[in-house]
Amino acid sequence: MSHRVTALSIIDAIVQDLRRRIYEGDIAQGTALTEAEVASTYEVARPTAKAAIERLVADSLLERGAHKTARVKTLGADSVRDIYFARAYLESEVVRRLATTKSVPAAAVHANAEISARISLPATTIIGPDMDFHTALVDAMDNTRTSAMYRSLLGEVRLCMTRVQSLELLDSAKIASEHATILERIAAGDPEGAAIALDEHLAQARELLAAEIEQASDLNS
Amino acid sequence: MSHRVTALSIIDAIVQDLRRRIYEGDIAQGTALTEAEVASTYEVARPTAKAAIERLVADSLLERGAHKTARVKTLGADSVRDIYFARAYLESEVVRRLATTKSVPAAAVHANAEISARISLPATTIIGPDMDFHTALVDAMDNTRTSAMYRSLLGEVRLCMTRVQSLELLDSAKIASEHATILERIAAGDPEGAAIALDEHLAQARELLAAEIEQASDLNS
DNA sequence: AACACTATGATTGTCTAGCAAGTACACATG
DNA sequence: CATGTGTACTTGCTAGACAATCATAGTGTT
Repeated sequence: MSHRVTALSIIDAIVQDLRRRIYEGDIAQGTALTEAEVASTYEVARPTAKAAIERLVADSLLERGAHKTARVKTLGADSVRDIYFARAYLESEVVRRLATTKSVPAAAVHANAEISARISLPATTIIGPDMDFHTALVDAMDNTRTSAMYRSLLGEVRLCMTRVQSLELLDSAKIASEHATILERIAAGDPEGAAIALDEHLAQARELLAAEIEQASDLNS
Repeated sequence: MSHRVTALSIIDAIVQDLRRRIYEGDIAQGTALTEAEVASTYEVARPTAKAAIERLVADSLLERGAHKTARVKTLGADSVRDIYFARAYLESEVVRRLATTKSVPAAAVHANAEISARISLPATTIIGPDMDFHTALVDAMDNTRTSAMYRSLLGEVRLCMTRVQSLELLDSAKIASEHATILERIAAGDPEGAAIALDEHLAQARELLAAEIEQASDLNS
């Protein structure tokens, strides 16, 4: 256990809280966030709020044009596909390389056990462990930049999730078994097989999410 | 040709100029950049300079801790390896997928022709076309997020380049032929072969650069 | 009634000014 | 030599202000 104390700057604290609220759906997608508004809710000066907003824009959680109010990014079906393809490119190469050295990340095994343990619980409870599983794979490469890139992708994935209410389209048992397959092929030293298993796993999630979002946006039109 | 006029914000303009100067080695690595200094050189207020610096920190061209002066990031040999491994993960998957559809990006062919045309010129003149070649491969996937991630990596690669003075370690002819091999294997529909060729190509560049930088830092100690 | 133009309000971009808090480095002290 | 202290420099944040820009509603014209 590390005992490091983190002295958050005010801006950092605001960024963290806004991020959390966006992820939790507390601030809905498409919501406008003016600088003055943020400043008053957190009781800080406008430049401080501005800095926080700009950082979230850099994280691509918010978007805004020049002189226009920042809005929480709304992810369409095409964005979801873009994100998931990017994930697939990164992760399939990762599992390929892990398979060539037959190194199964312990953290991934643990995360998948967590998923199996929650099969009878509501589907939303496996979102965390699911992300942990995939993060563990990428982090096992021990490459700072790859991990950082992947984390920024996962941020957007989390944003997708909040848009999908009926998360019952997630079949916990199926996900756990697909993960297990990937790990087995890594252990077996089968790069191609592992990459294919991962690709199919992500492809299914991708199309489920994309379809769900397309349907949701049809209702609003 | 696009005739788009770019209404740059002041901050954007400063960011652009600072980035250019850093890439060109005009501002050496390790140089301290105080907010007041930047503000006075560009004749803007300190908050404006601050914002520019913060954006470059987000781009990881500068680094700074709380209450400490921002410095131009100095890339050590280990960072270079980290960057090049990340490149390899991304790009080898890219060429694999391109090979499965046998789609050879025209822009990549063009960029490599440019390299061949400059074999007799100084080695530094191929840096641009070389980056264009690799960018063309990634962009051919038509995935915004992957392209964005790759571009941020290339920014750091460019930073490495400025550290390596004796760029004569680049053999233009060899690079052009390695690129050609990659393209051939893509055209032949040989994913594994293309990925291997690319991996070796980047591995060589990686070790040349890393060795050069290790040597340079030994001299300074 | 439909359309173009204008005027108003809201919002952002940038500035000035300044205080508080933290860091770094030289200096003095034990 | 190690430890404290102090001063100068730098950053974090605030307050308030003004111009430029965008959105919207209202006005006038056809």
